[in-house]
Amino acid sequence: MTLPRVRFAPSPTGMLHVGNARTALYNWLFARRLGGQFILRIEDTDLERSETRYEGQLIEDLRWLGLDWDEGPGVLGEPDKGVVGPYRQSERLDIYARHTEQLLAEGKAYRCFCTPEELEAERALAIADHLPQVYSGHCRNLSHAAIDHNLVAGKPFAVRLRIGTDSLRFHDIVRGSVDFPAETISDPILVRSASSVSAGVPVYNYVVTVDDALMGITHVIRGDDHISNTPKQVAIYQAFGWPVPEFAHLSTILGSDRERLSKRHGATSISTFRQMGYLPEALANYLGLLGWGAEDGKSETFTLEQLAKVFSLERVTPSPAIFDFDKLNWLNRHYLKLADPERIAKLAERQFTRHRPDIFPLWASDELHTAEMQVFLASQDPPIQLNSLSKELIDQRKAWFASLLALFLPKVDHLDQLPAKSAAIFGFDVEAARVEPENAAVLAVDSARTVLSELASRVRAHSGHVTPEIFKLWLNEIKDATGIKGKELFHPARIALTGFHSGPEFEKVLPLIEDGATLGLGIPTVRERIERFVGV
RNA sequence: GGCGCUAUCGUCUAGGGGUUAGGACGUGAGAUUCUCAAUCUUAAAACCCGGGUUCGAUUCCCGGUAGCGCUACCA
Repeated sequence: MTLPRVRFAPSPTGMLHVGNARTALYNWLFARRLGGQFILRIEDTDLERSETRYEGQLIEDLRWLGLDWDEGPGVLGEPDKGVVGPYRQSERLDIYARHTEQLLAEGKAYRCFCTPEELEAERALAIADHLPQVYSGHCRNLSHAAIDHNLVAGKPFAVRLRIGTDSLRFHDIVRGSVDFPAETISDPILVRSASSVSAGVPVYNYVVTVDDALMGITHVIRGDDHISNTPKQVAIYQAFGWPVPEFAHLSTILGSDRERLSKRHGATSISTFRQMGYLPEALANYLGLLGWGAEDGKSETFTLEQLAKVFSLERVTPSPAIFDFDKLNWLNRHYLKLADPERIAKLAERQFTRHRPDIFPLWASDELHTAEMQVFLASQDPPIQLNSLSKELIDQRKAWFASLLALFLPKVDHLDQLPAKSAAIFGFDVEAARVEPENAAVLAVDSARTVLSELASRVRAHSGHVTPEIFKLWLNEIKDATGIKGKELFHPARIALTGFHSGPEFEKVLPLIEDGATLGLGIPTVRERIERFVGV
């Protein structure tokens, strides 16, 4: 048996969407599982909508997800890999033209001189009669004389495939046998007429078939919006006498309202998830699970490598799936825990730099030297300089940042939530803290007032630095002196210290604040916080 | 209008002619902690409807309904 060859064939008309990313992933997994080849082909025949900049983005997104391909366009400047190229449809126009000539010469295709108006009228009639919309076959058997006459007269024509009268059936790995009655399909257009904007450009259903056949694709794995196109494509394979591949149509990904997943449901493009601080392994795992289940019915966490060992198209679900952000978040938290802390630190630093450019960067890590980041830093007002710090200070800041992450990472679904979640350290805002309803409720209690005034008098009486040890000592003294303990003691104290009534333990937060304050990050000290809050 | 695809907890799914219909996310409760997060324990939660086949259907068949897709000289 020959090894399978599959392809992912996106059109570069926008960002890579999670639905397409899943299609790419399943193609890749199928090929890797069976030791076959995975090919990337760019479908840019829609010249009006295609943009080359999207091709680069596409390639970047696929690589970020962890996918690679054996044939197709390479990274910038690299030539295409593979020998059945070119891998951009816009570079294959002569190939299609040659095949059209062949079909015409063999009488398997013919010129159709019908005008759009005539066809529209036919269609209207069919709908009125509750009949399938099919082409009447008006130009199917024109005499040579009539054809020549039209040609000489310069009448524009499209090229249509002459198909048989049998019903068309194909096998789908996900859905079984799918068939279409003969009377519902008619001679499809292969090449657009000169009267259309894209004169002489072959249509999608035609080029995709020619490409798949010439590239030796054995399994066509794609979205289920192509099911209805498949019979036309099968007819084209048959006209050329090419072997018909296996098909596998993947169901649509829907939003929570069961509508097709779109921007209004939240993030949908791979690059957006990346920016939000999702890990590629989490997204790949989630997409792998969306429409596919492991054989044991239980396993859920897979690396790409693990998935590539167990994936099979037979276990792909045919029904549409709703994209569940909660489950993605769970997987992301899972991988955040497993990931190398240094890697997470770099990613987290980028998020802080984006959201808190007043404080970050803490150090000039390699991550911040990307072109994208440079543009961002330079665009800030005032522009941010990547300062050259002493190695000692950099190491101290790195260690401090690591302990910050240890404290706040368990609280986030994705990395871009980190700046907001760690506001206890970076965002000490007395007014906001007082006004926040739950805080206000805590502070309104008499015992809370007592705690704050006790704290205030101790700060006044103490002239030096308020170390974590001293602060904890104070809390104990206040407890002993007033009998206030538990949350009545801790909550007001925490508000005064961090602006939040709940959060990590004092044992962890206090050193973080004090150490951070000494690293030149503009973080107020324990003393400054209390003074500001109680108005000393 | 025509044609096609789909239908198990709220969601992703396992299963399959007789099962306590399994797992996960989410949700509720409890443990832990001053609190939040994390963690652990635990609970509630599903076979779209109607016929048929069968001793027996959630499972097989037919129909309905609903959702989605295609219905272009878009991709």
